[in-house]
Amino acid sequence: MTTVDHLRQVRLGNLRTVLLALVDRPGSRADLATRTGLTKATLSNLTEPLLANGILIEDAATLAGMGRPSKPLRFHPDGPVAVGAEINVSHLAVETLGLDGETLRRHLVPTDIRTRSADDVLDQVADLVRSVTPSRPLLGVGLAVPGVVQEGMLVRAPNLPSLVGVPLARDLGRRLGLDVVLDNEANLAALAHLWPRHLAGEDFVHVSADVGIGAGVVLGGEVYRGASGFAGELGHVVIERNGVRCTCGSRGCVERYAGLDVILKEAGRRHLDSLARALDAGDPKALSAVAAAGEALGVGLATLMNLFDVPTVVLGGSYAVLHEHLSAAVQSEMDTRVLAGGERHTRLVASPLGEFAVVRGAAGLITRRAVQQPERLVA
Amino acid sequence: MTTVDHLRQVRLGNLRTVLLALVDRPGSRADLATRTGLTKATLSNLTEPLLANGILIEDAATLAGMGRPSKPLRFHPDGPVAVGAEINVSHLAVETLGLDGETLRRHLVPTDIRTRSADDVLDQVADLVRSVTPSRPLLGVGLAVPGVVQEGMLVRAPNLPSLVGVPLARDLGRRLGLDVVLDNEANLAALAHLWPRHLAGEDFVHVSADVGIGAGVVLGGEVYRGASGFAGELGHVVIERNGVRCTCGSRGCVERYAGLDVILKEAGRRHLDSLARALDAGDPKALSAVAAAGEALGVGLATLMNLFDVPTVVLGGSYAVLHEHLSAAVQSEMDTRVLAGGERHTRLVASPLGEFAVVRGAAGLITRRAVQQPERLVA
DNA sequence: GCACTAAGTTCAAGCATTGAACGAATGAGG
DNA sequence: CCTCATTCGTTCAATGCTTGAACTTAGTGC
Repeated sequence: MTTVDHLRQVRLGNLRTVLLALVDRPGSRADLATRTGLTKATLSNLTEPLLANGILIEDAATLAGMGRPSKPLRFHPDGPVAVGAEINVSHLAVETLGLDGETLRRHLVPTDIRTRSADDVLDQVADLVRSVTPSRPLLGVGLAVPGVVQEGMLVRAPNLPSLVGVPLARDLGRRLGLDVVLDNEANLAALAHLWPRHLAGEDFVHVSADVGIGAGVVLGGEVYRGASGFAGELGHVVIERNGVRCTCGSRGCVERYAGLDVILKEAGRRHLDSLARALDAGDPKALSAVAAAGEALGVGLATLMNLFDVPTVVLGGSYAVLHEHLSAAVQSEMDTRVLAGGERHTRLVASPLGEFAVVRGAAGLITRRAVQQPERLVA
Repeated sequence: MTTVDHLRQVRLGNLRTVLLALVDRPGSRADLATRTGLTKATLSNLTEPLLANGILIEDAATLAGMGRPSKPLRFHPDGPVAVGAEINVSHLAVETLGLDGETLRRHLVPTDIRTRSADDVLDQVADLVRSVTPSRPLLGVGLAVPGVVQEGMLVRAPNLPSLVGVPLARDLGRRLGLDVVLDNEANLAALAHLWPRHLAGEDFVHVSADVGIGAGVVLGGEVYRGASGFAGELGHVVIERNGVRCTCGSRGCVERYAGLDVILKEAGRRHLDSLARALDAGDPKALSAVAAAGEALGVGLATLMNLFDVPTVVLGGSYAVLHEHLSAAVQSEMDTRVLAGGERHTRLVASPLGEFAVVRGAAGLITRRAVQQPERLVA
């Protein structure tokens, strides 16, 4: 690596800093200079190719106050976008996201994936992606799946066996002629809380439940994936070593006490909506089922906190819907069991992103990469 | 940050690379150039101030083979060293470590710390540090304590209440006129397996038991500490949510089933040595006590592996001594409960470092910092 | 119109690595 | 003893991005 290469790295790093500042909000060169700590000269230099390439656009001068008016820069309204797609057990979803973090279009289609072939599903996903793609350059597609991902393939997915072993990223990429990145839905739901707007502000764990329970752990501003993509498997944290047998072969996994299927069964309900209504109506069976799940989840989360020591837990997915009736039990278990809890309370918050958190994270995977590796944008 | 500053950073980065190569083994400028990927010219340039400052020394030319003989460079035998110190419940220990990773002197003094004042203990630690310091520049002192550390202070230490809240790093630093860095013994034991020689080769968890159970988690070549230093509290991972009450306020913590005190009590022994002898003699009570602890530890470790997804577990401290009679139960629980286990087995190894692992890590904290931030060595 | 203010642009200076050329130190072969 | 081959280590011009100061541009206020 020559010195010249190092200097190019410096330039790319500064480019990233500037783009991150612009994701935060638009601003003139002078404004960006003060926000990034770079000089006005550097900002003129760095933004020039971004304007030439149609990534940024210069707004009309703003006539506010004394001195020469500033011309704010922002992401070009016809600039590149990313699409996120989600394949889940009972639905498909897609969303288009601009570099500025604005959602353009989104779409959710209920369908039972388990009865369909991989090819069939991918055809429909490709159609859905096309249907939400505006006539703007497409950076790539992020694809979310419920299971463990390794090298663009689903290697473990108890609820979607027909997709395991199929090179989903490659196959969808061929259909669309685009770069497709595959990742786990728990990781992507966590990413959606981190990018483009950091909703938690620091390290956090995002927990959600569908059929299984998945945790996306964010450490140092990055989703932590572990050595082989199995990190954050909160569903199989043991809370009773001689407890209920689990499909994974273990016993007493959190999932067997706090999984959505278990909650629904205990509450005598078929769907989340119906459960939510029963809770609001004060149905005792529903309330106790949710409270019991909260206790089990709290024990598992306490263990997680004692190992990861992150300050915040974000309840997402179904847990976000139930959080009003779930949080008390979770918080209570955590308060008694988390060591760090004594000094400064562990923050427990509900996700503000609705059912589109996962697709949003999937699209964010792509826009984030574009901003963090800006060489693709300038070249 | 000016471009000149950036280039200085590049230089420091390269200096670090060169020093890391030299920690691995000595080598001539040409050899180091090929090993680091830098050019001979750069190596001459980088090593010149290190030789001038007495950090490195040039050996006599080696007359091997054709061509101009090379003059190997290595760490100066009178160059700077670091001292590691450990304050534990029943002993004090110190060790001197050179930048090359060679242990120079070590010393262990059994003593019951609980009956003594912090000042008294620190006086003795200072004396011990002086007793193992050779007449060479001293980079600093790493100090290991059994408990949670924040900002140079022990904030939680159930077994050493008299030291909690005392600014140990500052007070020992004043006594010695040196920079003192305080850290948790579990973290430092893990560090000893990572620096100066990486004994595991990749990410790993180091687990050891004294009164409590501590895990040092190494992710990406760094000890993971968490937001407030509480990370890796394996001892308080829950394995039976309605189990035995723990001093921490929770129930069913691993520590209550696999702590050394529990093992000794169940085996009817007073000391680790006596237990080890009983195990070798085939004492059934001792064997079953250790196997039971192994089961509980295995459940806790399985949970840890499902959250962190690291490929290797290193059993250290007392567990290393017991590992022959402990590993089978641990491995068995992990095999049934770790998700990633199916594909590639989780490696379970015993630490090759004996009772000096913690002090070695404490000293390594200092030598490692010196190598990774070489500006202190050149200035 | 003129002074004032702030935005944006121009330009020489500064530095660590590189690669090629060079000097140094030895072994092999005659 | 001399020369050639070989390898080690050193010298030196070229390179490119940010900086800060000076400068230009484009407004406001009186």
